[in-house]
Amino acid sequence: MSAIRLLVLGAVRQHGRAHGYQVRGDLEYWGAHEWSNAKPGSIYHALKQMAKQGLLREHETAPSTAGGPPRTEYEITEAGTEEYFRLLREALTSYDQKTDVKSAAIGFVVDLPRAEAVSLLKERIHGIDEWRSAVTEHYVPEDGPEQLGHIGEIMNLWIHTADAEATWTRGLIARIERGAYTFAGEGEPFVGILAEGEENPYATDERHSGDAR
Amino acid sequence: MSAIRLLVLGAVRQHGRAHGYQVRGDLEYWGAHEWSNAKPGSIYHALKQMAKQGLLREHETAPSTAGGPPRTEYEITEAGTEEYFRLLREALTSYDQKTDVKSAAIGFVVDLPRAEAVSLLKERIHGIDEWRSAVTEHYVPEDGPEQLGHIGEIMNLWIHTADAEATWTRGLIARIERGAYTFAGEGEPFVGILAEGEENPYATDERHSGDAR
DNA sequence: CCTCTGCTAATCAAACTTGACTACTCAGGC
DNA sequence: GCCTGAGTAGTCAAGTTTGATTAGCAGAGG
Repeated sequence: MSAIRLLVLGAVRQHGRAHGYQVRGDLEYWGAHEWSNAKPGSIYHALKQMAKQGLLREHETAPSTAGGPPRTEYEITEAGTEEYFRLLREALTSYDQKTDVKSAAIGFVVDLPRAEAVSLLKERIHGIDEWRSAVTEHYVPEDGPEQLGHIGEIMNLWIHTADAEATWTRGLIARIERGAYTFAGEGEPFVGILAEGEENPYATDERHSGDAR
Repeated sequence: MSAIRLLVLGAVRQHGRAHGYQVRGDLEYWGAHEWSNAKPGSIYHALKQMAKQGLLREHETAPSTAGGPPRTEYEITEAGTEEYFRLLREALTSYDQKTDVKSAAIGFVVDLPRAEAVSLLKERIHGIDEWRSAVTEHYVPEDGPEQLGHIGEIMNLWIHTADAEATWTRGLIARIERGAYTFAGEGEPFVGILAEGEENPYATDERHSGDAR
């Protein structure tokens, strides 16, 4: 699974109603074009495709207010919202070492209730552990790792990466449990840029108040 | 860049001459179908495409020895070899957090001379360092990281991942410098599975003798 | 001796991704 | 008044990826 659907659904949902260029700008603001395949072509394709599949509702709109061709606006449907949360939960839960999906999921994690976020992340840890022991047990041949030669370095890399990610995930869980960030149902959601006078988001036991961009 | 071209070129090169099914089997043996897009369709497509581009030479061959449709054999050309080493060097040098390309590159690293491998990996470390400071300096707004809210966690993840990779890369460099594995021009290359009685490949100062699979 | 299963080897349509390109408008300079 | 450059909004062809499907032959079992 690529990250594009999650990103586009999430962006449209945050706006309530958005046209392609808006989504594109949003994702650029996120830096998503650098760490995922959220390039213009893919974004427009995803919008059309998901509209065809009933995840988005299409609104033909006036020939644009400020130059350029007429634009189409999109709105997320019931089915789209379901799909969005399905993708989000899956991205948070499953360990598949795709950086783009993972990053996108973190960007949207606050759309879930705090308790669920924690529990999904714990499931993720569990998945990493399982994957780790599957690799060490199954991929190391009975006769010891020396059978593998330099190929063993690939496994070594995987294990190293998995361990690093587990560590990071544990840290994130701890920060969330200590009250960092604003989750679903906890007041003004955080979108984009915060107002002045906020605490370090990595510090413990704090609260954010956001302002809609 | 996806890993498929590097994988396919490398596999064909190791065989001297190979048909698609053989390449497919090789990559499956590597586990590449699990950590990259080396699925049948992509492999056959890559073979045809690279043949069209002159990186591979196509040989129409007899209707197969053991069932199935007639098969086409491929052989790497001069241009293909150049492209192979270009891809390999690039994959080793540049930090782009694509696990598949990186894994593939490690699998083929011994096709380079030992000294070059070390120097490319050092360049990689350098790239990671640069990327790291670009992120910390450029992506943290002037007014401090608290501006970012939970979005800061994405950066946090990146930094964490980059650090883990730098650590792993330094370890690999150290092992190679201590004499691990058999590199280009150092005798029988390692391919696939080793003969009995070998040392731990992670141990220092040892030598492998391989046997062609 | 006939059918079923599994292996060999590959193809194909549908979906997705990429990078280049189109087309339109407005503000400001000449 | 007209031209240029920057920004807006999106399309398109070429290439890539995916998952399903095709098709031939061998050996096992009935």
